[in-house]
Amino acid sequence: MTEATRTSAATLHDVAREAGVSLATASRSINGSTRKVNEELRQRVLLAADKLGYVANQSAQAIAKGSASTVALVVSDIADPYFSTMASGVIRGAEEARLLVTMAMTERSAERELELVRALRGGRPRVLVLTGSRFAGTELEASLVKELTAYEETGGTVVIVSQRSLPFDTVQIDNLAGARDLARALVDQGYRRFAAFTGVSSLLTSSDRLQGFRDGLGEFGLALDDDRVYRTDFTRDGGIAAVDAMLDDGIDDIDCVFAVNDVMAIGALSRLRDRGVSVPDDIAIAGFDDIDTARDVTPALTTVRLPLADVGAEAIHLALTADQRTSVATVTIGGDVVLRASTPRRA
Amino acid sequence: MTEATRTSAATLHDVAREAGVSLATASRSINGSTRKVNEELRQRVLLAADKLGYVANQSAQAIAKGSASTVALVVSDIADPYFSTMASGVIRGAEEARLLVTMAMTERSAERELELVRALRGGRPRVLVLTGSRFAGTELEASLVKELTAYEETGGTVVIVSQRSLPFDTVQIDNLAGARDLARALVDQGYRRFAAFTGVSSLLTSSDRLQGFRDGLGEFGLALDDDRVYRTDFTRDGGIAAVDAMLDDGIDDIDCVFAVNDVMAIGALSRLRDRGVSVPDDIAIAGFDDIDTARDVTPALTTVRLPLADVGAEAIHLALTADQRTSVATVTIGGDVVLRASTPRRA
DNA sequence: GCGCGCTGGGAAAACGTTATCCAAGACGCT
DNA sequence: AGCGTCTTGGATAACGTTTTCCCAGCGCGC
Repeated sequence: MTEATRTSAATLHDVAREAGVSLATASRSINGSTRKVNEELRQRVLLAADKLGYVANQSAQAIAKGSASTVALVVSDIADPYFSTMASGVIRGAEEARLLVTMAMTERSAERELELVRALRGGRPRVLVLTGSRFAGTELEASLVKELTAYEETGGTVVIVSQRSLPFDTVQIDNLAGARDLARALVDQGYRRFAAFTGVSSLLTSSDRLQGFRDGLGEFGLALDDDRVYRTDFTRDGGIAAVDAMLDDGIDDIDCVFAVNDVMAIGALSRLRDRGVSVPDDIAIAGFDDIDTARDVTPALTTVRLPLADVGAEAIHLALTADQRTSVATVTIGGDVVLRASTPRRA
Repeated sequence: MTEATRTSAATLHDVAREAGVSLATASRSINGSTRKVNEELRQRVLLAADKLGYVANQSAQAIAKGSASTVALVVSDIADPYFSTMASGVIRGAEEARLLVTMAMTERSAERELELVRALRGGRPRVLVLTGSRFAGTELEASLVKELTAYEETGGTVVIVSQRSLPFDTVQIDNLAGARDLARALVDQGYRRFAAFTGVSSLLTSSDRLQGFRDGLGEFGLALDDDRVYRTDFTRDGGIAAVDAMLDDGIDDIDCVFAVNDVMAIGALSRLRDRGVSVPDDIAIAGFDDIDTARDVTPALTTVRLPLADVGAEAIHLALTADQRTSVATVTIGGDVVLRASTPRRA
């Protein structure tokens, strides 16, 4: 841009020369090290750096040190509040450890996820956080695990959010318990006949929540009819599609819908209104996650509150304490049922 | 994790040795170059790379090439849908150019913004995208501009989103026209007496929208009383605080509120409901941005639709075509008024 | 049959750091 | 005085790539 002189950035060399010291001393002064350096020299170096507008080249540092001061983060879709809230926690956590975050989006494709892990590996990040993984049980699982294992063998730490039984550090969201508690609460509110909106089965988040919900109903001798489980996308549009499918089947025998996440629930809410079905008079609805929007829609959405930002921060914390352990760790984070107007007590 | 053998990652050297060729040939085969390489050798190299699970070290490439294949993105808060939607566009745009995105959050602090730009500069990114900047008119402006200029002199490209009159490429959101159009539309709907919720004045996005709104009202001989401009945070909580302040003043002389962005409007909506004020019966409300949630709240929010993901993608596109120009460029993206139930036609 | 341009492989020099040595001086002890 | 032992600055060798040379082989025109 502009036809300005394209000089190259000041290097540590320049700083050292300017300050009249050696490269080593300059490096030690600026980045600190175990070695002490004479205070006067140090000041000279700092001054020179400031004067030249020197900023250390992170790539060079990374290559000299063997790994970058970086966290790689994989999300399905950063525009989805579930991931953006989690990402904000990851970024905050990384920042505390003076790590920068590089982010990639899978757009909800397992193939893409594999590609991205490979690509991100190239950055030699200290930590690799995987969220929204959807390879479980697919034929890609082996390749992904191989890739991740190879990465860890080179000194990095993998943290997976909400995907159990993989030999990596895991921040487990207690989807089973959360959904079970929600089912209990809904039954307690007087609901008996349920439908569910869910995503593809390779998404453990989705299938776990469904399972937990079934477990909860089971405690009361209730069941979720397979015909009443609508399997669509894990998105707002998925919720819309599910409503359409459900209305085709009729809702006379349904008094409450469980959508496995809030964005689906909110899409459903909107679609139900458009199609003239009143929530909660004609049918109640509950979601999962407690994204910000959940309390802003009308009726406000009953859901399971998840501290998503904390989940992100915890992922980083877990990774950064990995070297103090000898085996993988799992942190489980639970959610709390939040009853709101979308599921009032039933007469 | 696990006490596995911590080997170091396969290097190009290893690949070359495995394939029985020189380093140069291996590099040329894998990364392509202007030079041709014998097809058989090339296959050997590719095979070896695959066998060893080789992934090029990006830091090494960056340092050899002089700059990283990276886009640095600064946002105020990734959990805010305004930024997360824009970020998704940036990531998508970057991806098309095979660039990875590293992201940092200012948490809405101008000081932090300056620090982050410095830090990000260290990564020698090809492009530096600044969104949500709030240094305009502050004493930090000069330092920031200096930093950015220095960055561009080393070959990078700065793109600023929605901050005019700075000597860098800019994706301008036409906040003035959008707000003016909104004002016209609201007057056309029958509203006459307005209040506004806005952010701090160093946020141009905020002050421009207010100004545009004023301009629009002016065309009808209407004005926005200074006492009725509530200056709070650019967030959901800001909207809540503004409602409280406004209600203290009374709303008998107000028939419509303009919140300079949707998240404030939605916070306000929620607070108004809590305080027993009916929207739109007692007071109408309009926002700006058209974030996803705007259509999901009740009443659905009148707003100005901005193609935020496109804005992000355009920022990258602009940066990547910078070398074909000799001077800075500005792309202006406009918004369309979307009338919804929060501002019905007034009797 | 001989120079000459072209092709494509390999050696080696960057790139900007950090870390490992080495040397020289200061200091304490006998 | 002689001799270890610290301390601290400076050379220099990594780190993993790309890229610039150099050079050998080969086809080709005269």
